[in-house]
Amino acid sequence: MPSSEAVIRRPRADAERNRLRLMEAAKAVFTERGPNAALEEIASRAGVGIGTLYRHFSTRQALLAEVYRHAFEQLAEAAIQLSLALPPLDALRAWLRLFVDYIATKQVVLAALGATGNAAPAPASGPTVTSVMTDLAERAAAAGDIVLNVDPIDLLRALMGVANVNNGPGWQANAQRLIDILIEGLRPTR
Amino acid sequence: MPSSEAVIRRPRADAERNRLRLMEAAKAVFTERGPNAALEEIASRAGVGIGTLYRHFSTRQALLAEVYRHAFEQLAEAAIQLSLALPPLDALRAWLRLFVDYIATKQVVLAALGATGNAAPAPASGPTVTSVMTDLAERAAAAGDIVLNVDPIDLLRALMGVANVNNGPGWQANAQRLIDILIEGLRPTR
DNA sequence: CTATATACGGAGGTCACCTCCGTTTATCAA
DNA sequence: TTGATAAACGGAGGTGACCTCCGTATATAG
Repeated sequence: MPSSEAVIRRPRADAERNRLRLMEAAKAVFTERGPNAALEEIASRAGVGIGTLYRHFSTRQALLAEVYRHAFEQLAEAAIQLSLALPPLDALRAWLRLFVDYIATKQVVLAALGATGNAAPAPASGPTVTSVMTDLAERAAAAGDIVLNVDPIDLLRALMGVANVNNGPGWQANAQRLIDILIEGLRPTR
Repeated sequence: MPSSEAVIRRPRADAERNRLRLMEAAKAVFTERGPNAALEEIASRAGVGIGTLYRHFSTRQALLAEVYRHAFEQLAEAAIQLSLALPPLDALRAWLRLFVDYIATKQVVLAALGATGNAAPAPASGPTVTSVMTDLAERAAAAGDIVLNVDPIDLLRALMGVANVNNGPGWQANAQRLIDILIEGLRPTR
């Protein structure tokens, strides 16, 4: 007989397989068609019914978050490496450059970032883009390199603002320049 | 008989009336429901058919642009006044503050700004938000107060980035702070 | 008053979203 | 192996928004 606690079975093999297929299909379709791609196209390209898609990912956001979680985690990883290798201010600057490169290749992320309100879907555990950015900024502040009188995340938002829509070539260079302007603007007055 | 040139009649009175009604309804509905409000609600609130809406404004963008044109023009006006009354850098800073206030009350504009690629729908004639911002920035640069090594419009984009989505209270204060950071960051190194 | 260019309206085709539930299937215990 | 059963599937179909098309209505000019 079943114990008073719900019996835990490991998920069915087909379920797991379909989840993977969906994520692959989603990645391809989002890249091709942008973050508003039709979910039904994703489902059919994955070879499953639309119902299955919704069972696994109850909202578009949830799907986007899963698809880009790896990328987010890499970005967070990089921050740790940079922190170890460089002085605080340089680490911050270098990471912001990565961030811009990142949104350059995955514009889709903007949607994921935007709608959650948080700067990233929280991975099961471990650092988020938000926490990493905050950390880098606070280190630089502690070192006396900058004065932190804004929410660090707003700096990311500013960069995303420049990336957003501005599809004209050169937006990326402009965003990179903005990094330096922002950092210069945060310098303590001497 | 008709001349070889098309005969120009002034628009029918009902057409003009409906256009006005549509714009009023649109303003109300956009304010209430955001920039993705159903166009059919706008039409019905204006007491006209959906076909009439589309005849007057062929896209959502066109409608948004018309509805907010007055506001844009005021913003452009203000720039002129500030230019006359204040030294270049102060004028720039003051105008950016207005810009933030502006997107605070009319978040809807973000959509209008975004999708056109330009920072504003061009009024029939006269200055646009883009031209005004560029002008203010160039004056400040000419006075030697700032070094202009980005597209001035990108500064607006950065501010919009902070405004965007960030509905948590306090975003407006953060955006105002960002203005100072940006300006400080543009200062010539001395 | 009439002719006609102009404007109106909304029915209906299209498309995407999302839910619901009858059917299928993987898993487990016997 | 073989049921029994929980888990998962799939897609039909309701909903809502977009936008076009064209038969009908009407303001205007002469």
